[in-house]
Amino acid sequence: MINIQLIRNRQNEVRDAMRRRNEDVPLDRIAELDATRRSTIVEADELRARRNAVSREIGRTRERPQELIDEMRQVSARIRELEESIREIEDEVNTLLLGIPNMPLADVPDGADESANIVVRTEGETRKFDFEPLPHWELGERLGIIDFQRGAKMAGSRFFVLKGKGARLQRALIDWMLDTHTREHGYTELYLPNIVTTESATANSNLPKFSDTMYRDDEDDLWLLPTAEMAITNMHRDEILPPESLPLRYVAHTPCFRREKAAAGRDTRGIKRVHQFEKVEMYRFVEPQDSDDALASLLNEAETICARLGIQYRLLQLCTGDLGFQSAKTYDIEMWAPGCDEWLEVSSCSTCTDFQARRAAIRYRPEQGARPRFVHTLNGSGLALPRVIIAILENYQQADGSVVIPDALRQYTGFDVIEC
RNA sequence: GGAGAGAUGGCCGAGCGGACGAAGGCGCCGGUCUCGAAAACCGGUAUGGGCGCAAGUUCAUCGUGGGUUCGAAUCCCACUCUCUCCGCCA
Repeated sequence: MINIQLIRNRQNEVRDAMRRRNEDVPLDRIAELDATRRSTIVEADELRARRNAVSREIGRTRERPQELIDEMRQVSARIRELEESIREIEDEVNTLLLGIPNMPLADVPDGADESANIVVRTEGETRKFDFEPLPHWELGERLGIIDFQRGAKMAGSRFFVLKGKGARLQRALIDWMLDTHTREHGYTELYLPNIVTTESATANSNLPKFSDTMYRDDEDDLWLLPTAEMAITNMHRDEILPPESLPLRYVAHTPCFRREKAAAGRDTRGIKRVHQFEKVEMYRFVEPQDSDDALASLLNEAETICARLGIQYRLLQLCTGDLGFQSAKTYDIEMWAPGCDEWLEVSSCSTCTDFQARRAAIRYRPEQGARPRFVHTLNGSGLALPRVIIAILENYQQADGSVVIPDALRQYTGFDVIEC
């Protein structure tokens, strides 16, 4: 959530930031409501102060002056009215505020959509083949490790089954990534609820705006995670973290569920865009002055995984128009997939500044006795599984259709090659 | 799913409807004492909103939301969560 004081005091900056994002937001309406809210509060507070004083006085003396009691009855009724209208105003302000995305940081390039994203650099060599490399859906079916038909039979389109060494490869990747982040990068592993409350989803910013992208349980009003981020943000919701407790680093493997309605008809083949996939997610809670460095090192940790797999990847900085709702700055990592002949997004690393912290009321105390401040939150995939599997299959395929397992993974898979 | 108990400040814990957020204890911070430390003693120690340049002032908050009342942590209703026992169960 954006700080309403920015709208109150630096509205032009906000307006400018929203223009860069291509967002049309009702700043005037919010400012107007905010002013009304404040003057109503003044009136209500004055009446309450009077009521408190009179009631105290009535309590002190033993008399029960009827005129005063009658007057206070009126005052209380008026206070109730004012409270009601304050509540209505705050509801509306809140609704509007919840629909405003985060402000992009100054160094985020302007641009209307993904075509304006910037390729920061490309790492590793493009693998050369002396045969025509196959797309993973063909490799997967031939090798008997990906079963699209039966996935669809069970759950409909965009679901799949991994079988045998395919399933094992996925499990190996998850273990290896978690081990790397916990042992080498200082993260604490979490096992999380995969379904969370409306409140949690709102704190992360998935609600109210993106309800149609998620699966939900109507009966209990719960939402399936589209990403572990949605749960982890709530680890410290409504908390004031004591001095010295930051930074906090968490990593978790969870399934991710996405309805992908907006992408209907796109990427229908293979496992690039599916309704359920596994992901290892890194997350940090940091002090505001540390968030830039934290983003850089988060990115570095995600890159480490790519590099050790020996697969060519590139780093993209997202332009303002392509930023996620809660993000102030985002880098994507894409792996090259020679079979389907495209770059695949395997990670997205973002700083959300104090945007989620404000929604979730996550604060920290800089030092003993100091006033609480909002933390900064950052998240990054490390990495998203099915696309890494695609990249491995397509990059490590051989002329005979078999697939070699990257060195880094072999002690986790227990085999060196997947063959027919 | 059934029966019962409970939810108060960082923690423990008290609170006949009127003693400003709330006794007391612990913890924490500052001070006195000491060569230093401990003990002892003294003082301080919530969060958010409004107004104010500020000092400050005012309002709200005792699980959440309503209600009764001049006045509610205290009474009433609903909900949520926790704990205990029973049942079921990976």
